[in-house]
Amino acid sequence: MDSRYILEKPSVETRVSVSGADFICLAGRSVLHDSRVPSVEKSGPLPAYTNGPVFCKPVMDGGSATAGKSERSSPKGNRFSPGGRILHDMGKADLGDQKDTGPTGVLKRASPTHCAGISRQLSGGSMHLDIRNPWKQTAQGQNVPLTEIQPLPSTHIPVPRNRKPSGHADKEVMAATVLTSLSTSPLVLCPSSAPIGNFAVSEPSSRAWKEMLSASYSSSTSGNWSWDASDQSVPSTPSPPLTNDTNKNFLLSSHGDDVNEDVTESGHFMFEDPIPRKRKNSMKVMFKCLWKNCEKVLSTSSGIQRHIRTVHLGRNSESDYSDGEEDFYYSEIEVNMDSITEGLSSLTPTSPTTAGPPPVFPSPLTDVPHSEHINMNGSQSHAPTLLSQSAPSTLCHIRTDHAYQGHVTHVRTVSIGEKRQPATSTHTAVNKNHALITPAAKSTPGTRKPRGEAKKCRKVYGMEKKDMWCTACRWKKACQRFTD
DNA sequence: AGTGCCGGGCT
DNA sequence: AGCCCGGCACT
Repeated sequence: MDSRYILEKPSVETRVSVSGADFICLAGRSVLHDSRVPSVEKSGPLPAYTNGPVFCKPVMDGGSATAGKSERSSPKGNRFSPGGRILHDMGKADLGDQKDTGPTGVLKRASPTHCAGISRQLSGGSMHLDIRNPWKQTAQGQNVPLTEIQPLPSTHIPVPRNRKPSGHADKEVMAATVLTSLSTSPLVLCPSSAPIGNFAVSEPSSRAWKEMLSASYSSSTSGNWSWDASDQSVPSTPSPPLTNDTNKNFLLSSHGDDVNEDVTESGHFMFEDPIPRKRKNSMKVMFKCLWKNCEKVLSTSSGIQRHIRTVHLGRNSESDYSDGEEDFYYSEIEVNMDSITEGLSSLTPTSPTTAGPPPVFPSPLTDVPHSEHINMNGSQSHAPTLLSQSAPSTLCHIRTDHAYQGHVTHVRTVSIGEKRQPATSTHTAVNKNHALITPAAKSTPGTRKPRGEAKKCRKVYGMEKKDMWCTACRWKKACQRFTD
């Protein structure tokens, strides 16, 4: 098949052969701006970035590129059924002998939902959030704005009854995650320049995949750090990092086992690849719930699936059973950790070298006034982007309010107008750093940091409600609740 | 004048 | 470490 760049061919359909099943990836025309985006089939490493949405649709082995069309015009008119049905059917047909086919999740990863998130964008320093789900279309093939799509009741979504539940699904998810990660880290993939289409059946590669998958899977069973725009909560986060290392710290310190998963993943890649590298732009794949009015974003697919399963589908949260239906309700998004970090770094003026993540991420993910640091491509205007919506007036962060009290951490959810603070432990460290830095600043009089514009506790609560002030304000220290 | 918070002292 | 406050910078 043609391995030209998408730019050269508006409707590039890239067939990826995995375990005997073919996947056709369609590159959206609207995003055909980056000639750096090679088709997946191109021999050699996967593209580090696929600029713009890449729509993937699974087709049966031997199926034609037009399969998608016929699928979409499914007489059932279920806008989800085409891709999903085919996908699942394929899963049954082709995944019968999973031990030989390698990571079955790879196949699943190629599901439309996932592929939608493969899109990446290289806009400098900007966070890319592409929550487009190409499969959310009407039976007539018309695109429908996500916001207009009412998630169908689970009972309306045809799901193969004999799907293998729980663990298996998670494996698939993990495999999908790995695939996504690989697509992000080109060098990690096929160091031997094995054609993508063959790597699934290549013995060494297959084994490596299995190992990675098993390890990744075993390390990610629960605890997904997340922030949920819908409930206005944001994970508590450590101080913002300035370096990638700090980014990692950010993740580690703020996301517990989720972090482990992330670390595990990257760790595998690190081991697999002798050449140290960092993800360009420090892009991190997140999973966004597409359920209407739900902006839940999780770091792992299993997490988002669990979220959807328990919150939206009303299934038993205790059960890991998954019929894959959740796949339809979330998509991947790319989060530029660097951007987040940048935004976060400004969170704590006195901690220029502290660590933190996203959100990013995170945690250090967001600082309300600094949301502009994170540009979400694709939804420039509204769209509750991860961070852009964290306006002071609507912000609700989990934070520690008494950093000055050291270990006496007291986490609480703060409402309206309160900014998220870094985790207490980290923050304490920050203060220490600040203490160390202060003397130097002292030597240069006149460098006193400008007063922040944010209202502080005094202004917000007034003297009469001094008991509501943050500890720092009460002690006439730099306000920790309304940071600049 | 009001506010933010550094620096330092006290417990 | 927690707490408090004088005093300065800034608005």
